Parts: sequence; structure tokens; C-alpha cells
Amino acid sequence: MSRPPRARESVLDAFEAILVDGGERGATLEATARAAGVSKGGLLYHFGSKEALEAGLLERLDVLVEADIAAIMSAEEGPIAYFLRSSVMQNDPLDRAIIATARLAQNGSPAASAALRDIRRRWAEAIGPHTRGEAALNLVMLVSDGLYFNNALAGGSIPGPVPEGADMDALIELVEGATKR
Amino acid sequence: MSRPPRARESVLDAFEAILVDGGERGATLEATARAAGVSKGGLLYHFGSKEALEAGLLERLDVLVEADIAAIMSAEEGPIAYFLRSSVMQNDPLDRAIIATARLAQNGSPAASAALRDIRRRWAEAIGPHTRGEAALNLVMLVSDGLYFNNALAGGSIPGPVPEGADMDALIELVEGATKR
DNA sequence: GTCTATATACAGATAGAC
DNA sequence: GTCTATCTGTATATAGAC
Repeated sequence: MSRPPRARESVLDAFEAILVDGGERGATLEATARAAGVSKGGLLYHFGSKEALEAGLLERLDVLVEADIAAIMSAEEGPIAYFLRSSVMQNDPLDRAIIATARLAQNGSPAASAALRDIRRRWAEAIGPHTRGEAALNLVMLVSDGLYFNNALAGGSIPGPVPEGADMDALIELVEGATKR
Repeated sequence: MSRPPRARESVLDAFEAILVDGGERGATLEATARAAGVSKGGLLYHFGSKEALEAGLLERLDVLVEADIAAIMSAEEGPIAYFLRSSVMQNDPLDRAIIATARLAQNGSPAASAALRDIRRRWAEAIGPHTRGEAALNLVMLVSDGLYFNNALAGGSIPGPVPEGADMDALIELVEGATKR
């Protein structure tokens, strides 16, 4: 668990930012290196290939998810409300990592697709015990997926049609009423 | 409304198929032309640029959505059930066009993003009158978004965590119970 | 209307200097 | 550890033959 080199993290930050803001097409090694303030050669010292760079992002994602699962299980307002609310925190490090990974997944990366399926499975395992049954769990998971989808399409810039404030409270109340054990 | 040239439609079919199956990265002019059985030059006669090709896809999408809205409004089992059920028909022409458009949107195409927002607005307008209020409409829309998100990630090949058969019936019952006017 | 050939730009990756 | 220079492949787009 030795702290990773600062330059390595900068490269990962830059890669993630380009993926979130502009999509996979623009997330080239050169563009990533430039945004991170290193040269292409410097980037390739830390990540030996494009694939290694993507793997670095998935590793970062995994760590963040681990912490998120713990937060869901111990949330004061209850797991379902916390889970839905945290599905729409547009500049949370976890949300950025998820959206970046979704961009990779939608461009044919099997590793990224597998990572997203795994996250969803872990969330479902954490939420499941607090719902009334399979259909209720499906409902909660799909609302969360929907929130992520809208976030991913908004891209962090355009305000999407995602409910905020009192609208979000009303949505949570409705979902909990239909699903909470 | 003169019927479009057959070659033009083949090119559009091929472009859509590559986007759905492999993502935006692989949907090059050359790959599209090859899959459509024409040369790159032939493709560029019908669509003068990559942008024109994308615009062609969005036009096709618009026509399909128009028909879908009509089907939602006149559905026998009711608009909400029909809407949710049709959110998961993986090989429907409309669903393929939507997923292809989502790939473009997630790779920085403002036109594709705008098209998806417009579709969502039209759906919400059609569904809204049949729900109990704003939160209920949000719930239905987000479940639909979630189903599309999972379809998009599955990419048509891997079976995703989307409910089928009796599970889908149970989900619809639950959503309608919480939202139907 | 559809083709081949080509111009120009940029992708990922390697070699080797510092 | 980080750089520059370069190899090789492939992208979009244009020109012009058929």
C-alpha cells in the first residue's frame, strides 16, 4: 500500500477527466499526457500501454466502490435513500470514475463492462436485505441506473433532467414506500 | 417522402450495427462502408462527411420515435406498462437507433445528446398525464432510463441484469402501484 | 452513382538520450 | 523518471477515373 507516485495519479486524473468531459475518442495517450503535464514518453513509463492505463482507472474505481459500500451500509438516513442520493453526486470522485468507466465500456472494453457489472452486483448485495423482495430490489437498482445514465449523458456540463432538492426527496419517499422492508 | 436509395439505408444500417456492437471507436467510415458492402467513396457520395452520416442516423431515430409515441398513447395494457416493456426490447429498430445514438452522445456529439434529451421530453409528455404527479413521473422515467442503460452496457450480446418474463411483470406491477393515476 | 488512389493528420508504441 | 524522435498503422477527406 505504498503511496503511488504523484505523476501517476495526475495521469489517471487527466485520463478520467477527458473521458468524462469528451468521451473515449478524445482520450488519447497524447491528450492525456498533455492534460497531466507530462510527455507521452513520461506517461508510458507509468502505464506501459493504453490497456494498462485503463486498468489503472478500474483499480482506482474498485477502491472507491469499496468505501461506498461501507458508507451505504452505515448511512444514517437508511441504505436506500443514501444509495439513491449518492447516485447523482455529479462531481464525486466515485461518480466520475464510474462515468469514465462507462465510456470505456460503451466503446468495447470488456474489462470496463465487467467492472460495472461487478459494482452493480455489490450494490445489489448491500441493498437487497433492505428491500421487500426481488421486484423491489430491481426497482431501486433501476432508478439508480437511470440516475447514472442521465448523469453520463449530461457529461457533467449540461444540467440534465435529474431531480434535485425537494424533487429528489419526493422521489426517494415514493421509492421507499414501494420497496422498503 | 420519396423512398431513399437502398444503398443509403444499407450504410445507415451498418453504421448503427457497428455503433451498437462495438462502440464509436470502431465506427469508422471505412468499417461502415465495408459492412454495408460499398466502398468508402460510395459511402461519401451518400453522406458527404462523418457528421452527415451521424445526422442521417438522428433523422432515422426521429421517425421511429414518432411512431413509438403513437404506440404508447394507444397501448392496450396502458401507457406505463407498454412504455417500460418497450424499454427493453433489445433488437427493436427503435432501441438499436437509441443505443447507437447514446454511443455518439457519450463520445461528445452535441447533436446526439440533444436528440436523446428531446426523446426523453416527448416520452415524459406522453406518460405524464397517466401518473399521479411529478415524483411519480420521475420514477417511471428513471426506471425506463435504467433499463436502457443496462441494455446499452450489455451491448446486445451479454445478457444483462434486466428483468425478464415474470420478473418484468412484477416490476411493472410495483411501478404502476406507486405511480399510476 | 460507385470506384481507386492519394493527401494529410494523428493514433499507439518503441528506442534511446538525458 | 522523464524526455524527444521516430516507426507503423489507420483515420477523415479529396481528386478524378469509370
